Formats: sequence, structure tokens, C-alpha cells
Amino acid sequence: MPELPEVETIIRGLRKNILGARILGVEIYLPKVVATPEPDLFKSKLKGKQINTLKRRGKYILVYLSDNSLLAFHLRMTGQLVFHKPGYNEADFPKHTHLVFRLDRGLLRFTDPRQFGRVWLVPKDKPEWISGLTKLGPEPLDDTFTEERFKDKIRQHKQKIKPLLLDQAFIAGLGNIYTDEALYRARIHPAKRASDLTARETETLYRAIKEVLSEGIKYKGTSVRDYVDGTGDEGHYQERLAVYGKKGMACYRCGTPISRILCANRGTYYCPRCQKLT
DNA sequence: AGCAACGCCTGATAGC
DNA sequence: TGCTATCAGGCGTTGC
Repeated sequence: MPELPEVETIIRGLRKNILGARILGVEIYLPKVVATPEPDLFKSKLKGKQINTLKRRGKYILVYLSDNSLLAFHLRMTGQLVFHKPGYNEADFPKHTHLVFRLDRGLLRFTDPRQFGRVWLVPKDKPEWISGLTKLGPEPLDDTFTEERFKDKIRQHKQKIKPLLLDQAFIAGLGNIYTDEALYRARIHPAKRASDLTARETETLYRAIKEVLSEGIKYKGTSVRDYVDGTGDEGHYQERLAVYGKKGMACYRCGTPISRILCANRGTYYCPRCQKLT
């Protein structure tokens, strides 16, 4: 599941290959993945445009084009956006390839088995047309995301800490994997009320979030299911996960078996000894 | 308002 | 073995 580090890895890879490329044409095999505009308009508006800039915001991939339009992708659970050089055998397209962008230097395919991912094409000055984008909270790796700001915001919420961290309006880019990893690192129980966190816990959590996301990027993301980067390669952070998917395995700090519970209806991994509720 | 539950989806896996 | 039920989960929507 592409979270912040995976999306960051994808755009870094894509930048090397498609920056400056021209879109020759677009093929749509599953129209519903195009959130806006209508499929025919989507195709005609993209034709001939050049790719100027690639950015990430939260888990969104933002592609700025030569006509001041913005092409945005959200991969949700199982989406992939992969570049292929010319000569790629299209018979090798994975199942569930819903979009193909023909470029002057290769092609870009959007593939998504679960069909949750979406793509938008909007004027650059209408980012609010992209569902959720303008409601995002701070970027956790930005300098503007300060410890003070985080502390103040945490204090205001009585919600459980895990669902709060998953709330993209509270903080952008965290998903199930990195949330569990950050809480483990900070030794905080996922169901602890945010406003009950001590000052020390909040500080530790602030650092833990930055650390796990930075490490995730360093290791080019976590491939536990479908994730591959913009060149089709898997990440390596799955080899460094401490708790996610590790039910029954020994906590590397204390040896206690890792537990799996439901927290806000999501599978949640934690160490019952290192992360106490009280 | 604020939180829980549901729906969207397919593929992997568990269970019989 | 081969079938079916369950689970995976981001996020918008619906319901309490």
C-alpha cells in the first residue's frame, strides 16, 4: 500500500524518466478510474502536453503539465504507476492495467487490481477539484511540521492516537504500516487517547514519525503486497519492519510476541509489553 | 460534531 | 483437491 515513502520513491523514479516528456496519447481501459473530467475530454486535453514537474503531497502524485493543468494520481491500496522504455512488450502488461499514457520516450501505465485508485485532470489553480487534496494536514518531513505544532494539535484530540495519525487532515501521508511502526518505536499503545499522551511521549512520537518515514524512503518503500516503484522495482523496507505483519514473532526489544488487534477497525500490530495502555 | 460502520474491489489465504 | 468464506485497507459516504 503506497504510503508517503512509497509515493516519494515513485515520483523520484519517474522524474528521471518522464520529466520533459510529451504525451502523445492516452488509452483508457477502465473509465471509472478517471475521476474527472469525462474520459474523452481527459484524453483530448492530455494529448500533446509536456510533463513539467512531478511532486508529492501526502499520498498524491502530482504531475504538472505545460498548459498549466495538473494530472493527479492516488494509488490507494494496490495502484501502480510504472514507466516503460520504448520496446517494452505490451503483451507483458499486468492484468488490471486501466490507463496507458503514450509518451515520446516510452509509456506510463496505471495498474490497479482493486480499482480503488483514481486519477484527476484539473486546472492547476483548481486543486480543490481533486478529492481530499486540499484538506490534507502538514507534510511530516517538512520544516513547517514542527514539534510545537504537533504537540499543540495532539493535545486537542481525545481520539485514539492511531486513527488520529491515519487521519490525512491531521497529518498527511501516514498509512497503516508506518503508523504501527512509529507507535512501536515511540512505545505508545495504538488505542491510547491522544490527549492522554505525556509531553515526553509526544516528543518521541514526533521523532519516530520522521524517522520511520525517512527510513522508508531510504529503503525505497515497503513491498508487502503490490507495491512497486515508478520503474517497477520492489522496495526493501519490509525487511526492516519491527511490528507490521509480525504477529506472534518476538519483539526485538523485549522478546514478547507481537500482538494483532483491531483498532478503529484496522489490523494493528504492537508489542503488548513495550506499548502499554496505562 | 464526532466517531463507527459500510461500500468499493480482487487476490491471497484459511478452512472444510 | 477444490470449493467457499474471510481478510487485506484508504477513503468517501452514510448512519447513529
